[in-house]
Amino acid sequence: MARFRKRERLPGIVDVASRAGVSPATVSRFFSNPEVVRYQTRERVRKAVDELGYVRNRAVSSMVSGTTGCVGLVVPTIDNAIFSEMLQTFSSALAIHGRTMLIAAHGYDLARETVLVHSLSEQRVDALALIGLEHRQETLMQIERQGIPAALLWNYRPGQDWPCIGFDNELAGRMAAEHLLALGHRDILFATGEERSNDRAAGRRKGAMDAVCEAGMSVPDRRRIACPYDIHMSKEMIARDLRDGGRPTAILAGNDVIAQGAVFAAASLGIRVPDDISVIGIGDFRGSSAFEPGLTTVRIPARRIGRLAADVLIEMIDWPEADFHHEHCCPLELIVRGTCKAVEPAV
Amino acid sequence: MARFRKRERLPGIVDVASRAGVSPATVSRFFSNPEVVRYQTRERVRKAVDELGYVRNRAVSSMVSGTTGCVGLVVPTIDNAIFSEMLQTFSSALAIHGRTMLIAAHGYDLARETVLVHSLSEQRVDALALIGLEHRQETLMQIERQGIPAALLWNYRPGQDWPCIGFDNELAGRMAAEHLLALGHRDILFATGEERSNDRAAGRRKGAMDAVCEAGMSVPDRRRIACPYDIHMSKEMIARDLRDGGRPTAILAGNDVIAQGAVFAAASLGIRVPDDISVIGIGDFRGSSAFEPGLTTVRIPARRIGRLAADVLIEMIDWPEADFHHEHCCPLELIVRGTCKAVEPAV
DNA sequence: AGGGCTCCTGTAAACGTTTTCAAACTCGCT
DNA sequence: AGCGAGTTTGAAAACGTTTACAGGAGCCCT
Repeated sequence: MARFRKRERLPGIVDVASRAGVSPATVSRFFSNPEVVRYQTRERVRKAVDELGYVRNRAVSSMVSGTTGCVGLVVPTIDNAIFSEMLQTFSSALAIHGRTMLIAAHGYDLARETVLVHSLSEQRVDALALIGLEHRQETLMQIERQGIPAALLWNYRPGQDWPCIGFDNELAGRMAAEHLLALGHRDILFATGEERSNDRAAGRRKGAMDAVCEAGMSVPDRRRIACPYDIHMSKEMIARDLRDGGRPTAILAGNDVIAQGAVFAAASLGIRVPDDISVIGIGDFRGSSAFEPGLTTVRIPARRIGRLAADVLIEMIDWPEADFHHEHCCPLELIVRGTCKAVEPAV
Repeated sequence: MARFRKRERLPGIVDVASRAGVSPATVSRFFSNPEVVRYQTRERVRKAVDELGYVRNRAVSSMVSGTTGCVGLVVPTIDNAIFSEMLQTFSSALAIHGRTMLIAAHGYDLARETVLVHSLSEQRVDALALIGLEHRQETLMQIERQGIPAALLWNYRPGQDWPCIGFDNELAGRMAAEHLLALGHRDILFATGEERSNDRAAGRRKGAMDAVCEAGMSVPDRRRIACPYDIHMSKEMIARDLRDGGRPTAILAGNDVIAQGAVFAAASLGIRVPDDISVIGIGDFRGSSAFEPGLTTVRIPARRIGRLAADVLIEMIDWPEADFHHEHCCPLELIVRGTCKAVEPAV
């Protein structure tokens, strides 16, 4: 089926202009600044546009106006529940302002991130969002040199050089740990995320372990495992550990995916959650509440971050002069459901 | 912190040219066609590019070369496991060919899809992929009129007008149903997806019910519910049905998200899977195998579709003359795990 | 020495918009 | 009729690339 005839020249603004009997300038104004065009003229242009099926060429207009209407977002992965809620909100929020989202994933590889940022620069995105605070020097320099408004998402530390919209990952880890401690758990397995190219995972682990240490305990090495953010692999790793490494009373998971793996790992071994072992996650992803038993977790305000990020970037695009100091630390919330239980007092 | 100085003029190809002591044309060739430039000259240009931090402006080059290096993908949702594997593979496959993915989600609203396609047209994407076979006339005309190479993904029917890369959704439903029938189930609850703006969900339900009818049974209305693709809501709806609607021996879920909801619904009511009730899904999403018990499901070759789609589109971009007839029907596979069990012969 | 290659490079004309500036028009008022 | 203010429009100059074409350099061959 011959769908795509050799692309003939598409109608341009000049074609529309001559058909409507106006100048190209007027057609341009019709799109970018309609109020300034007289009603009658506007109607004539609208008609010509419809008849010709003219579609404005943003790629070109970017050349002279300097803006493409595209905002770039670089994430470690899309193939995962982790960022999907944020992605969706970010994208919708941009759409409201008439912008489109250009997305790229680097697979937790900051070297690859540099390449992606370069490629987004080539596309002349109007703004850029990255996940996490730590990036290669080169990446950040590239962005700065191009003068692209940018923000760092999903993590927060005060006093950053760059605008950042996120939450305190250390605190998230700490909150999870403190909940377990409050329930009387003393032997906790830390199944946190791999920390290479991932400052969020590192922060959460640190926060969690700090809390435990401050409570006067220490964490033996055998109670620390680094899991990939994959439910199947986490399950395997945790199941192996539970089988061979003695039985902790609780598992603190670096995120909900790992936590779900942990619950399944326990189930596969006939260990009951929460009766025999408690599990806490971080994230409160879509679906975590539906779990049976419901997953106790620390909620990350993903949608809020997505919307805020979009707003901040749009603001930075529209008022490039302004010198906002954007730093948003979104609040976390402990969501108590059914996977944690107070440890039985020794009889 | 003053991060973004009022965007000064970025170095252009002319700046690079004069610094390297060559003509702009040569710099352009350095990027698009390096082999044609003499080694020495190439080095001079490379040096100038490095020193100036020049970044090629694809938005502009698209004007004259007619290609932006962006491929658009329009999906119903990103906020969900459904498409994420496909997205990821699609995006990586494009990246290999030096293209970027422009993504937009319409939230299962085909009217909104039209708007998104228009906006992607404005960006002059080199190609476009849509999910499903059914779209508004307007959407398809828009694409055709612009001469944008496009493909329809995730569903397949022979003899389509448009290139399509997907699988037979009816068959998927049928396979699931036949598995349950083979296990002796006669009272099946059909918890399939909402069918508004979703030809995949409709196909699956049809396939499943056809299979049951062909086996000489009928499906009473009370054994059909339409679930949103949300684990929490599916769980609620199915739990309500299980509580009030009598107990079927099996649940056929329209996709794995619903299936997971079904398993949790059962668990919340103390109904054992698979002993008291069988559950089968469609999809085999990431994580379905880790479920406890492992989810029996019909595997959708998501990664294959993603990669294939990228390849097909790139081919269509690169050989616009060629008149391929792209139609890929990817094979499905029944994955038997632990959520289905033969019905006990009546004692 | 001259002709005919090949290989490399430069000139200049696109590409399709936006935007500045000034001109033309409208309208109300004197 | 003439003036001034305000509203609409058009002409033309950008914007930063790519590419068709042509020219020059180097080489081999007669």
